[in-house]
Amino acid sequence: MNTSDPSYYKWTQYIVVLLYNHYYDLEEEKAVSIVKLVETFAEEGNRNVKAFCTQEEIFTAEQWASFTTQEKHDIVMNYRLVYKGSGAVNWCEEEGTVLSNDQVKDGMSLRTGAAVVQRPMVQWYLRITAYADRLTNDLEDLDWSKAIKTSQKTWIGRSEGATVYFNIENSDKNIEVFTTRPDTIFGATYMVLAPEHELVELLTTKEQKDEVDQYVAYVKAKSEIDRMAEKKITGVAIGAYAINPFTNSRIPIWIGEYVLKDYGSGAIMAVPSDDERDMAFAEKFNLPIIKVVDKTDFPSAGPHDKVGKMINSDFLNGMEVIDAISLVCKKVEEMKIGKASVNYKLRDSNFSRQRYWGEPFPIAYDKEGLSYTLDIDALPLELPQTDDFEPKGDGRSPLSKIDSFVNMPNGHTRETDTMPGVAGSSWYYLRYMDPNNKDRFAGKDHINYWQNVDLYVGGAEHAVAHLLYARFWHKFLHDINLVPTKEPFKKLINQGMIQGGIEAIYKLKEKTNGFHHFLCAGLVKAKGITDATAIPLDIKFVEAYGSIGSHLNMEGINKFIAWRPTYADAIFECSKGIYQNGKFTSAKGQENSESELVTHSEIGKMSKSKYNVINPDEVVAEHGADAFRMFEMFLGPIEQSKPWDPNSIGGVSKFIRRFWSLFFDQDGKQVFTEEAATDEEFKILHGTIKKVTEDIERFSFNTCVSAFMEAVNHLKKLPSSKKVILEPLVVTIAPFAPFVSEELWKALGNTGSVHHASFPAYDESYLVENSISYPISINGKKRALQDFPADATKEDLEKQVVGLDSIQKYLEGKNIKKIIVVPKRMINIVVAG
RNA sequence: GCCCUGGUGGUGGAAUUGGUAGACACGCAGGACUUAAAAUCCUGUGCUCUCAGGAGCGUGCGGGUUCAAGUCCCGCCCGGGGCACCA
Repeated sequence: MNTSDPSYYKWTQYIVVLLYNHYYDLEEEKAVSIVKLVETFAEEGNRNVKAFCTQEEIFTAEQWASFTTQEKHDIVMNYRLVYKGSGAVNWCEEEGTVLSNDQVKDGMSLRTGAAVVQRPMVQWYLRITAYADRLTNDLEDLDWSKAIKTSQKTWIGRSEGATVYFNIENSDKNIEVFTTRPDTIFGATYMVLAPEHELVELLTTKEQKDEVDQYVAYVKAKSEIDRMAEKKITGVAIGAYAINPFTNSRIPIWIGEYVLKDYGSGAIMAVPSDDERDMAFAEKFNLPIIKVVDKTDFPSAGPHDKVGKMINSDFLNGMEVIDAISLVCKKVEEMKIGKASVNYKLRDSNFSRQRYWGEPFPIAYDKEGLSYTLDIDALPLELPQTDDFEPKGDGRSPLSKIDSFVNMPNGHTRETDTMPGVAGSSWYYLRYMDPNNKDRFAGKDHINYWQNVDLYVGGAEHAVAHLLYARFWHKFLHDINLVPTKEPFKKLINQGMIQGGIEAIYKLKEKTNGFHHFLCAGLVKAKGITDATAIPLDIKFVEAYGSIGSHLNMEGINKFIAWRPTYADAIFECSKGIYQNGKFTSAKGQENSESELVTHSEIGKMSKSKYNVINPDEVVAEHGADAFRMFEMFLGPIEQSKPWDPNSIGGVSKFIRRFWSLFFDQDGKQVFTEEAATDEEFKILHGTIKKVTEDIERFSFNTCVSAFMEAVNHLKKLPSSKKVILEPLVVTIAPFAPFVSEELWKALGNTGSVHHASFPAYDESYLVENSISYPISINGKKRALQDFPADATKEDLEKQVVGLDSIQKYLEGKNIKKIIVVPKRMINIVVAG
């Protein structure tokens, strides 16, 4: 199955059509058809519609009827689960294209080093925020690691509080704020808007205009990342005043970069007494601070802990914080200046890409430019053939250059954005249930039979992306009765990452004499250069990879240049000299030396973007697929990350050869016999089956492998090997070493596949011990080891143990206070004196 | 800063319910076979001391509970990952 195959993405497009044609109904708490919504609009307007949407204006049925087609289209777009909206993207002018966040670092493209700026762009979005509550609440019932659950929870970031509108002096406008602490409203002594807030321009007074313009320009010039990283306290008053609705006092309105335009309403009521950021701001700009919560009873509580008694707050005085919050919410609603509300950190997700490789949107535009979805019969809408995969340069995708694709016979035009990778990956597990179905994304019977995924193994890097989108899509499909389950993945295991060494070279941010300038890691450190960016490169170019001295020689630099032609004439400087345009100029005292550009090395994930992937094919070619597979399991617990260490794969390789040697000698002669097995042999076999059965259940594959090693070591010590032992052992080992076990299965005379043989059950009766070796401790310190019959009673053991020679010497002159016997485990003698 | 993890020999790791710490492997040392090498096999290998029998210490650090703690409790330290001015 391939998500980029039209027979698959037909159904991805189909689901997108469904998303486009549904909205989220907050009363029914599920997705409902847009057709129903439009009917309601025609009957009674949107007054009674409780939907998750960005439509704010209320209209009546009469108004709806009077709207133009375009107006109706725009209003409905505010409800759709897939909708068109505007947002900022990373724009690289030089490349004429949009870049993803991980292709950008320090405001420049990692591929070409060109500048990247934020630029608004109209794109498609998924209204995932509609499902925020359910995505949070339903985490409860999932058998997922706590780490993933908490990271989804914090990513969604639900917080409860209140929306309050503040009137503005001499203006009919008001400012909407969101606060989790409505109780502290008596302490709200000023307001802060995000510098990008739409009211800033309108409200700024003449006197403040210059200062405000300057500040807004300063903020715009900073990238989002810099703005967050610096955490500087900056801001400027805009000259206007708001009225605190509870104290009726005039409070100044400021703008400041610490208020984010995308969270809440992009404006806050600042309560310096109970928020560190507001406090820091107030102190810096000398704004009034009124203490409103008395926390003397809670000395260890921080400003955000909702404990304490209200003070300086009129009718709230003396109340507990929690009660004050609900009372203020009630009061605010009575006064019609706001309401209790919920906010999320989660944003709707950008669903557009301006790239060739992706599913085309099943969406077209009519002659008026209104969007509509294609009929299911018109799907799949296939990606058109082309040789030109470069983006158009104006920010549009390469598809926009293909007239035959863009222009439809009826004069309509097609959407030219493509979908991101998460589109196809959000539902593929459903297709696995019925991969060849031509009429449906998966047959109803199949889905009802398989339900959802019992065990999903995947990397933790998908914690908040893939795993959240898939849950969202699944819930949507559940809402419209296409899947019976609420969640896609019942149990989740995060396998650790096999890490690799990452090699990078430093590049100065500023060009030198117009040339890109690369520096040796040693020089960067020695000179204390901070104005350089580490650019990851292919580990194949690097000499002494994985060691401290990893570096690029001239050949390596040439390979690097061939790989990144932008840097063909760049300067490569190391302590030995300078390499440029194929010429090496050695530094003073370094004559006859060669370039040795030391690279920056660290351990990190293996990733295409870090160019440090170890090719499994090469490992398989050298050691075989079984050894590779078992080695990965043997490295350690599945959930743990560990660096790729090729040294110990030999141990697993050796084990497989030893296992083989139980069947055939070095000349390929069969060595196993049809003889009956001894109790000892059965004990080894059944002990191994038991251990492996139990360890598979708890996903402890590394200990399974060591159980096999122990079994083989043990069997090798015995004089002969028996078919009756080997046969079940081969089946047990088959999931771990599928190829070798298949061959040995055939060698034992079987005809079918070992992978169809049923997994052996173990027989406890072979595992019964006649005698048990007891460790004997004196005061908790192990002093001796002694065999006792397995059926010895507590009393027998207590009596016998004190008579042992090996124990006697420790007891001389001491009083035995107590003897603790844990049957089949250990004996501890407590003495005193 | 907040959240989640983890810390055990030279190394990767094992110890599932409080009950023999270091299974299994790598590495290292020694030996067998071999003209030699590879491969294979055997022995040893936590640290320190040692009269060679053993003794002491030992699971990041400091306390505690217990006959008994890698495991439970309290307080710290360090590494890895995620989120990060979220009002």
